[in-house]
Amino acid sequence: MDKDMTYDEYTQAVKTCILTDAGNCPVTSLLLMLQGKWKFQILYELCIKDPIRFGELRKNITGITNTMLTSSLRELERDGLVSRIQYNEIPPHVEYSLTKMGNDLLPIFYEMTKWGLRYIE
Amino acid sequence: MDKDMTYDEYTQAVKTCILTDAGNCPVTSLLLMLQGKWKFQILYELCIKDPIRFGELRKNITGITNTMLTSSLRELERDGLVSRIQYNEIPPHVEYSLTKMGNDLLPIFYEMTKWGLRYIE
DNA sequence: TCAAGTACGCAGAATATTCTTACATAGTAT
DNA sequence: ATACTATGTAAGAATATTCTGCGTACTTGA
Repeated sequence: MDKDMTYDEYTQAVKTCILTDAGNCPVTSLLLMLQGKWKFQILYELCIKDPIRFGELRKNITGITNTMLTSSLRELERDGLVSRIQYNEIPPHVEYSLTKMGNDLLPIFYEMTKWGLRYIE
Repeated sequence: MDKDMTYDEYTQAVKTCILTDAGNCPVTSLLLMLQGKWKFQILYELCIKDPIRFGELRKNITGITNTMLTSSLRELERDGLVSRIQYNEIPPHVEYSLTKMGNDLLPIFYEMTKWGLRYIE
């Protein structure tokens, strides 16, 4: 069904769903959550390996600093996309994973990937 | 077909398509294009009315200034999402519309809307 | 005893983004 | 002459984001 939607139908669906009032627009809210230099890369790493540890994320995402990784993860956690489990073993460590909400972003990323492969480069 | 994809299949599709190399990742490139306080609102107005004039955009998007509207439109144009046609009549005016590339973002916005309606508020 | 690993936190500097305010242009109406 | 319209530009201030470098607390292994 989704597959067969025309652009007019998409336009109609988006128009009727989205509230122009910026504060309550679901798309704007989501874009805000994904804003920031490292957010998507973190979510991507979580798609590849879930759960994943702090140190592994830092190793895989070249260029990110402790500070930015910590604060990005905090924001993703606050927004409900990522969950954090702390293990008070020896040595202590922390595992991050996608919540249901975070996992449900996959269809969006999939559409973005299709678009990107078509138009980028 | 898309409709029946499982999350595992989505994950697989995203994993195999996206290049980890940040510079070439299509999703990262797209997210960069949509970054900025006003980008999505401008695209939204263009979904509702296409073509649309500069002054009308400014009127509909509460709070935006000339400077930000101009620079956002310039960036959207540079990125190939929006096109600009100047009419040298009296008084002169300018019309903006979505390019094919910009229009093809609709399925993404549609998925974002579905996600947003499910999880925001 | 000492370095190394884990998972951070913090303060200040640097950089990027956005906002404010004023001005430009060109014809038309008053 | 002056104001008005539409579509911008420019310069500097304010704000937000990111980076740099250092510190913490704990434990293991050499």
